[in-house]
Amino acid sequence: MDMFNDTDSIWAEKFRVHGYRLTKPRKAVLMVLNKTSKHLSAEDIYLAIHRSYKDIGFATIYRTLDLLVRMNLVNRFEFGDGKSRYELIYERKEVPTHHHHLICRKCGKVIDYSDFIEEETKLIDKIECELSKKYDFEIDRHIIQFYGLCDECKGEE
Amino acid sequence: MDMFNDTDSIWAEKFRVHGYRLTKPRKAVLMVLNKTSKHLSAEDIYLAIHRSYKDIGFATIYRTLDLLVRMNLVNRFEFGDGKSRYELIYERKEVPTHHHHLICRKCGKVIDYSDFIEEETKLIDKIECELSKKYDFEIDRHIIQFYGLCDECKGEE
DNA sequence: CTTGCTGCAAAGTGTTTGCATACAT
DNA sequence: ATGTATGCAAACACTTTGCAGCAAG
Repeated sequence: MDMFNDTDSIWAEKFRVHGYRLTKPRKAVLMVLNKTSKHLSAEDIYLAIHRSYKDIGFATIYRTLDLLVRMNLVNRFEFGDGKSRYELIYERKEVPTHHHHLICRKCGKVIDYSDFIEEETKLIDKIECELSKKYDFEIDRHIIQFYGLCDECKGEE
Repeated sequence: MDMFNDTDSIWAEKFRVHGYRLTKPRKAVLMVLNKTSKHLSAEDIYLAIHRSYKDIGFATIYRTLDLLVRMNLVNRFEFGDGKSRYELIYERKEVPTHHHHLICRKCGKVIDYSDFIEEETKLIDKIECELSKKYDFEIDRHIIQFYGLCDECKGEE
């Protein structure tokens, strides 16, 4: 059962370079993240894998996610509900890769947006460049999040 | 012992308007947050208060912080180490209020910066305005965080 | 007075760790 | 072969909750 094809060689290669092993659970985590554009929690991922792979354990999910984050294949987000969320960085999906988040502080709903990314990128690039010089900091990612009330929660305040 | 003066009437007023009581523990939390420009965790705040107020309890700290966040007096941040951090929004301090964060993904160090805030504000305002229309979302705050490696951790990678 | 707030302790929740076993290379 | 990765269960760390007593308005 080879769930991986041509595109996966990117991942396979990354693993080889780092000296890590591309195991069944790790493939499964990548598959799940690759199949969705949602912000999955460790539990979401566990449940998705568990359907077809009963032996998967939570510890492996967490260890794999940490690894993927360290390898810069996955982004970790905190939306304020106590659990971390994960998103693939290099994706094969047809949705825009770079986006940011609108988070409802009442119901926790998260909306992805990728409007204004171009203008934003220009400014962020400049800021990134200057900040890394000023603070001698090697920046490799950024997050922008807007907090507020979504359409449904707005009225009830 | 009245730890509060003229400026505190702003807080007192806010509490009165909402119908909340300005109690000793709540004053203490505000005092601690007001005295520093650091990003304090619930435990930091507990310890600071505990020095002079032995009866303070963790539950109260957490409940107070939740309240202050809901009242928009305090911002809650997650820097990825599992604990929430808190910062006063309306401060009397001499440091710039609006700032963002550089977070070292290795040692967890957090650097505040307030460079480029003007240009940034212009763009963010515009984005905020358009997004709130497009997604029917009432935005009341945003966070921008850069992740990477600080000067000390850069070499070791 | 009255109702909201507090402190305590216990319970929850998400995440991490130790260790023997299994497996990728 | 050999050293890494896994699964399990127990341990952790942070946060939340229930409740009887306390205190702010």
